[in-house]
Formats: sequence, C-alpha cells, structure tokens
Amino acid sequence: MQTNYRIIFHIDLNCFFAACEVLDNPSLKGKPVVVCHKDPLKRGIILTASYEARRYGIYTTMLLNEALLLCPGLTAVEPHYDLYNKYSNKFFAYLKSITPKVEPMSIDEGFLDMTDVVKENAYDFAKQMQDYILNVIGLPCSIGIGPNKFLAKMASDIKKPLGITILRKRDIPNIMWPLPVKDLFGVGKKTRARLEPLGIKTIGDLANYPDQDKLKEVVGPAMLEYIHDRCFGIDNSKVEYENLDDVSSISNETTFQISMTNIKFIKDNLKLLTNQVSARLVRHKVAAQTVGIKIKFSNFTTISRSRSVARPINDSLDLWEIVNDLFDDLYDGYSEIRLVGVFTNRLVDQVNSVRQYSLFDDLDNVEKDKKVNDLVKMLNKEYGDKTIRIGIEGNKYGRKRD
DNA sequence: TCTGGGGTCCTAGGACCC
DNA sequence: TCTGGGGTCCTAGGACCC
Repeated sequence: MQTNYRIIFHIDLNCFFAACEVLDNPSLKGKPVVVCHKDPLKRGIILTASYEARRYGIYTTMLLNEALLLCPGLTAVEPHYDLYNKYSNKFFAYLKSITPKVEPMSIDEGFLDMTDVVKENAYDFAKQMQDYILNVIGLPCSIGIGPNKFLAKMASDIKKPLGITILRKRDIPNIMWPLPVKDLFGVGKKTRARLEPLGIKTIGDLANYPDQDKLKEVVGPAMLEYIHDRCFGIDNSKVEYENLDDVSSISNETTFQISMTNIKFIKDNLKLLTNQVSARLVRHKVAAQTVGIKIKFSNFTTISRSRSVARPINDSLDLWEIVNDLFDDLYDGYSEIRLVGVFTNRLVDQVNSVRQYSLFDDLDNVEKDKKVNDLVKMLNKEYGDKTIRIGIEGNKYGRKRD
C-alpha cells in the first residue's frame, strides 16, 4: 500500500574536520583543537573548532590569533582535505548501504528517504546507525527525523553532538515556534534584521504574523512563500538521490594576504584561477556558457562582470581570453583589491563544447548575413541535393537565427 | 566578530521579440 | 510612426548555506 507519509533522516557529522583530525591523531582527543590555514600567504580563519575549543568561545570564521588569546593551549591543525574526503566517502558509502535514496547536502551531511526502510521504530533505527557511524567509522553525528527534509534538518540541529531528535508536524508549535527566527533554515542575518522592526523575533511570531502583504513587502514574494510553508512544517521537496554530479556553476577565488594594486600579480592569480576552473570543468565533463570575474576591494565592496558565449567553453585559453578582457575593462589600476575570483555558470555537457573559432568574429550582423548567404550558395553548389541550414550564434544576446 | 572559499537561488532592470 | 503588454534572456548584485 502506498502511503504519502514519509520518513526522512537528516544526518550531520559533528565538527567534521576536527573529528577527522582527532581520528587521525588520537593524541588530540579531548583537547581544544581548531582546523585553520596557517599558510602565511593566506589569511587564516578557523574552519572548524572541536567542542572542547568551543567551550572557550571559539567559533568558525574567528581568526586564529583571537582564538589563541581565548585559549592559549589551543592546538591548531592545517586542513587535510584528502583525509576529509576519505571519511566522507566512508560515511556516504555506509548511508548508501542502508538505502540508495541518499542526497548529500555537503561533505558532512545528507538526507535519507527512509520511508521504505524503517518498519518499526525510527528512533531505534537511527540509534543503530549513529552507533555504527561512531564506533565503526569513528565519527560522531546528530540525526534528525521528520516527515520531510525541512523538519528533519531542523530536528538534527536541536541536539548536538550525538543527538537524535524527532520533529513531527504536531510538535511544531511547542518545539519550533519558540526558536528565534534565525534558526529557521533560510533566514539569515539580513532577513532577521528586516523582520525585527515588525516585532518578529521567534518562528512563532513569523508563523502568526497577521499582515501578509506587509511581510511580502519586507522579504519578497519567493521568501514569503518559503517562510509561510516552513513555519508550518510544509516541505514537499524530494530527496534527490540521482544526478548527483550535476553542477550549475563552478568557481574559484582567492583572497590576498595584503590588498594589491599590482596588475601583473593580480593577473597571474586570475590566470591560475582560470586554469583551476578549466580543470574542474573538464573533470566534470561540462562547459560554460557564461564566464565572469569577481573582485572584492579592500573596503569589501564586491563587483562582478560576466559574459555569455554562444559556444560553451572549458578550455583554459578560451576562458582566459574572456577573463582577461573583463578585467581590463573593469580595473582602474589603482583601487586596492582584496580578492579575485573566476566563475562559470550556465554549464552544459562537454559534447557541445568543442573548441571552435567563428569564421566571422570581426563582422557586424549585416556582414555576417551576407557572408552566410554566400556560404550557403557555395555549399548548395557543392552539395546541391541536400538542404543546408546554417545557424548564426553569438550576437550580443545569445539568440540563434537560422 | 573587521570577515575564507565554494556553492544555490532570488531580484531587478534592460534589451529584445511578437 | 507611435503605442502597449507579455514573455524570455542577460547581467549585476544580494542573501543564504556549509
């Protein structure tokens, strides 16, 4: 019998990077540990702090120097991404042995659709999984259980570390509504600041706010719909366990230790980033239809410029041509630059992305039309019995004409 | 709290087409 | 030549997440 009641688990590894480091070096166990870039060429912020370190008031994004002031005995470890990938793979392999319906949300958390798996008691099932992940893989996790992804995610946040929390729809007024609005997944600092003047402090305030028009004005139509559904525990989105390799954008960026105006230095970095992006596009077997750059100045204002191309590209030289051009157009030569980035989006399968040069790059549209007509005539002469269609792609707005 | 890097999704304005 | 409304695509920026 088909039931429309679902059982969704959200499993979240606790302090994942720090937990991996401790697992790799047991002498760190029980000590305050942070994972953080110590590379003098990078500005080091804390990526993860162990619970022992958090007790000193240390948190993610804090600078290492500040953290050391709070806790002089702190152990700081460089990140080892290979190690994290190794444990992440073990973790997800285990989840997939329970059900194929696993949607990774990041390196250390994922959703499972357990509807067809849990026969008796969901809590007991979760407890067995948590024990396995802790005792066999070696990592602590929190598990949230709910009738949809949103409630499962909210649930896993309620008790950490090693929590198991069930959040049913009927629990919402008691458990979820008293929480501050910022605890609602999708509501961040800015939205919270906009809601505050309306007297909205808790999720319950938001759920029961009488003036929907006012709310829409403040947060926008999409956010309003989202908020309204989530406040009442509504989320019909599926656990997406197929097409896991699909990506919609690929980017790399780097922050300089000191803000720079040296054009050669900046361009060298942009070129490096372009090569990285190109390599990742190729590895994913995709090509980009839009390429852009991002610049953050020393005063933290950020600007971006992008360009769409008719023929998807992933070759680093093709990308660099655009990146270089956009940068030349954009940079005044003296503003201090803190960060540069290269991004690509509107990605498509690589099949369509053979490196090609337009025959008519330097011509305007009238000339192109003439040239195409000539070409059609010529081809018709050669292959007279076939219909020939030629598409021009690549005018400013990327439309196609036949 | 003076703030890294990699993503997703939304908004708003302009250009263009029918 | 002027008017307009709906729809799509592109670009820039912003909010949010881990």
